[in-house]
Amino acid sequence: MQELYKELLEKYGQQGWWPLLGSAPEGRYTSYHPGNYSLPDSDDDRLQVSVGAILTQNTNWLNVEKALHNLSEAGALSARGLREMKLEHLAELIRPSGYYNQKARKLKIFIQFFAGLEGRMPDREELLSLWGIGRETADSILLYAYQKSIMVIDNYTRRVFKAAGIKGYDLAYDKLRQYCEQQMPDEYRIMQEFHALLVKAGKELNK
DNA sequence: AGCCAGGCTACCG
DNA sequence: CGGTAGCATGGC
Repeated sequence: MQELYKELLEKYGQQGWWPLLGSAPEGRYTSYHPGNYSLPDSDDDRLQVSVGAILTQNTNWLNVEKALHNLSEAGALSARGLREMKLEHLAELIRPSGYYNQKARKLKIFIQFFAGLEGRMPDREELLSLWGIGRETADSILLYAYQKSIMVIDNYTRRVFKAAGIKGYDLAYDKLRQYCEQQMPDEYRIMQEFHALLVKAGKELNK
């Protein structure tokens, strides 16, 4: 598995996940920051990553960018702004990301939880207890918003593992996650890069 | 012009 | 436990 990581890194280079709003290169709302593992470095940016993780559930990132942009313009990408936004208005803003009624509800539930954290890192079980936060979303939040070394398993992960001949690609989520964490160094920078590379590679693989 | 996207919940057997 | 319908938009 470390071999696969090295190959992907050589082939594609550092990915600079998780994308954040701001100083967008041509035509995009979010930008990447390859080689900079110190982000996010503010509470609002941790919130932004978490919101993005919820919005991207089974959804193309380009659609998520539009929704994030709308939220930002409406001042709803801060804990306070998001909390004060009416549910119906929120749903309208995130419409481009699809499943907007469900996701608006998920964001409302999440923001209440987030405010209660007062800056500390949530634990996995807390996240999983929230309606709308499943395993992949919880792990994405922990890995990319809080720099916790944990493997995120998604469809691309399984797809690339399968193509690379890595046994266990079809294990249950937590089994595969633990297997990966056991194979890889316990280092959030590598976990972030590996997952981002798997997505990159997975996109070039036909289903 | 379909097919698909950085899933989750509810419910079934 | 594993399997599946429903949720919804926009890009390609």
